[in-house]
Amino acid sequence: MPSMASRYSQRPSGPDDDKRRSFKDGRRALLEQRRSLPIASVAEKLVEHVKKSDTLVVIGETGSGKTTQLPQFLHSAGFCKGGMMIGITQPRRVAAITVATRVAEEMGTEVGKEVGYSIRFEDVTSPVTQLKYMTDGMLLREALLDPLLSKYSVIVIDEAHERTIHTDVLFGLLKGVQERRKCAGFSHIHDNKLNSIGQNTAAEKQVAVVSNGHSLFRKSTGPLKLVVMSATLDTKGFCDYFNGATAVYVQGRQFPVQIFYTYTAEADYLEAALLTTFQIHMEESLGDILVFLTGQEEIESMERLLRERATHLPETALKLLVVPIYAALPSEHQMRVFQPAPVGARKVILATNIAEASLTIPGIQYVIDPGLVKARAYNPHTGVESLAIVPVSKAQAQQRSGRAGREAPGKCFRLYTEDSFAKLDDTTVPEIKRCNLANVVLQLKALGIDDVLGFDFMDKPCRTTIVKSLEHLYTLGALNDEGKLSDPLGFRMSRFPLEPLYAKAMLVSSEFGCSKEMLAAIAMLSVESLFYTPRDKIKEANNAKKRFASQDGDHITFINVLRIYSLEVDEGQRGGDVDSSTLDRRASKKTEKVIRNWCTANYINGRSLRRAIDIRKQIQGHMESMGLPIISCGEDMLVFRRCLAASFFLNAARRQLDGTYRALSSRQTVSIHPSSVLHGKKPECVVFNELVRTNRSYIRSITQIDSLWLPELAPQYYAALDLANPTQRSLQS
DNA sequence: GAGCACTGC
Repeated sequence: MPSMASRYSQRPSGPDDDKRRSFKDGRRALLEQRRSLPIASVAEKLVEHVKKSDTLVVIGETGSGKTTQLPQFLHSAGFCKGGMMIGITQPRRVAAITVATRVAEEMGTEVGKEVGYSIRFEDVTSPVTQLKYMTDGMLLREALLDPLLSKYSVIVIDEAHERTIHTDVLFGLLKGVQERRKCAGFSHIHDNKLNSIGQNTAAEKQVAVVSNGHSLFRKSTGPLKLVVMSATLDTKGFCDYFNGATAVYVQGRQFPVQIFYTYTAEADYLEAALLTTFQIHMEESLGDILVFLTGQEEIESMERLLRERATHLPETALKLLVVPIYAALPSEHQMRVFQPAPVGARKVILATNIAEASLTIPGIQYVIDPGLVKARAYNPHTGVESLAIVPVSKAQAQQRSGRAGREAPGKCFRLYTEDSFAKLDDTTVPEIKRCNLANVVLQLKALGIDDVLGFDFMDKPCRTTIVKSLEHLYTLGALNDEGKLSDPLGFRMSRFPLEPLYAKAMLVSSEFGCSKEMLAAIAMLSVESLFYTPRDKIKEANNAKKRFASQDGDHITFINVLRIYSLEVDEGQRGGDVDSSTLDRRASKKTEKVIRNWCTANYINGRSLRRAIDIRKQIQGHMESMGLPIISCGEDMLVFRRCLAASFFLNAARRQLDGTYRALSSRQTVSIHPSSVLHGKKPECVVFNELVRTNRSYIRSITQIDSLWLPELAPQYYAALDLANPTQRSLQS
């Protein structure tokens, strides 16, 4: 092996190194700890800025204390007077929970009292809550019910640099709310008034009606203050977008991380990562290694290679413990990264992007970064989403190297040259420019924003993407001829926390009399990696799946999983219906074990199943609140399949003479994915829920239908042409 | 007969 010095040039200084050397703070009183945070010295300045301007941009690095402290400063400064709240958004659920818990402790209260959090399936707030931490998506849902966000005096958007799709929509939305709340004194809640500002949404009307129950007038909630907190230095972008807002910098507290680059480009980054791992292992002092890879498959092969080559290590060398982590891995296996390496061993963690920001693994001293990431891309012309391996951005590379400096000074080995680093994009392309926007457009319409193309996006998505989404929503009937949200269809669809197509399917199913079955199918379609197939047990896993399989297809197979789970695990305690929260409450350790064993024996990912059960319960709640009945079609699966055809007619495919399939709306040639129960069964006509592009185009989540159902159930889309002839064009354009 | 980064409602 070449020596470390020959493989890497060391960069003497840079943005990752100039972070202040932290001190060991030991166990001090909470208050003292708070006072010692870098942000404490600028507390007054921050409060003054929020008081005098509409929007403040706070740039703070890791460890500045901005997330926990700033809301408390604002609270002390009186921003919660008169029953108003401060809302703080986070991109992830865990962050909302952990930060709220920490702040509650600092304020000497319990979570759910003055400090609370609100995330999907879990609202831990009460009427006395003043600081509310929540996911960004949750605030968007709240805006549907209260478009002026009248309960909030301040909204803090944290981790704004991550630019989640929800954060980006909130940006434009909150700017609008600020404008509308500027009217001082009393505001007249009336349809005319609402019309005049173009925000006459059904939800707002409801609010008005409720308010009108007492008075025609409602006290104005005063101006809405906005604080945008970000870690990157894209200050200008944020400040320009928020009408020249001031930016305040807050120093972070991180240990320095030395950055190394290769002298030449690496032809094979896996091999380079492998070599570097062993070099660190042989030459560097104790401390765990974190390697960023692009996906499960890559992690699995790297794992094999490392184990194999580790056997050639000298007898006297430290042992090397290899631990993989990625989102689809069942939680039992994920937990292994948090266990400290045994004495006499060094841990190597092979991770996807999950270790970049979503979870923090203790003990990391070395980071190996090949500089690549698997990212979603969207082609608005074909409507196909795909995943591709692309170079990371500079900001991402910095975030990755930072993972080595959480507890002590660390080192980061970038498997590319310093020149290549210089050529990387500064920041990652925001998600809103990389995916299908059907749901975003539906939500905007429901918020009363009719001119979606003219919406004030910080980064405008491609025009074609928006137009495609509008067309899609029109086809589904969510929009009327004027492009406005239809009533009740579009309005109801916007209430479901689902993709528009799935929301429509729920509504269609209540007419077909199979909403109970559709509820189960949609819940299962909403979770990923339900079946767990470890590489060394593919046969066993496939056999286990057979007991759930339906010859009609994957949708009924999904329903069978839930059915059999209820029968065998829940034992019909609640009449065959279960939800995981009631399970949690009453589950003794023993029941938990029964559930876990059942999942393991059936090669099912317990986390995914639990989530599907939660989603089912939530969607059922929405159905009931709309007065839509939950009806079962019993054993008559023909009804259910016809309902699938009526709902997913846009995703129909027919077998061609050569055995491949032709997607009827996009005219693409596709194949049935081998993970489908219909693979190899050669059905003549199917509906599908996913089109994934890898080496070929595959359709997944498929159910067999009769091709004659299409012109019958979707006459507006399919003409009653000669569907029996596969070569004939069967779609009207 | 194959492979799906990560979030979120």
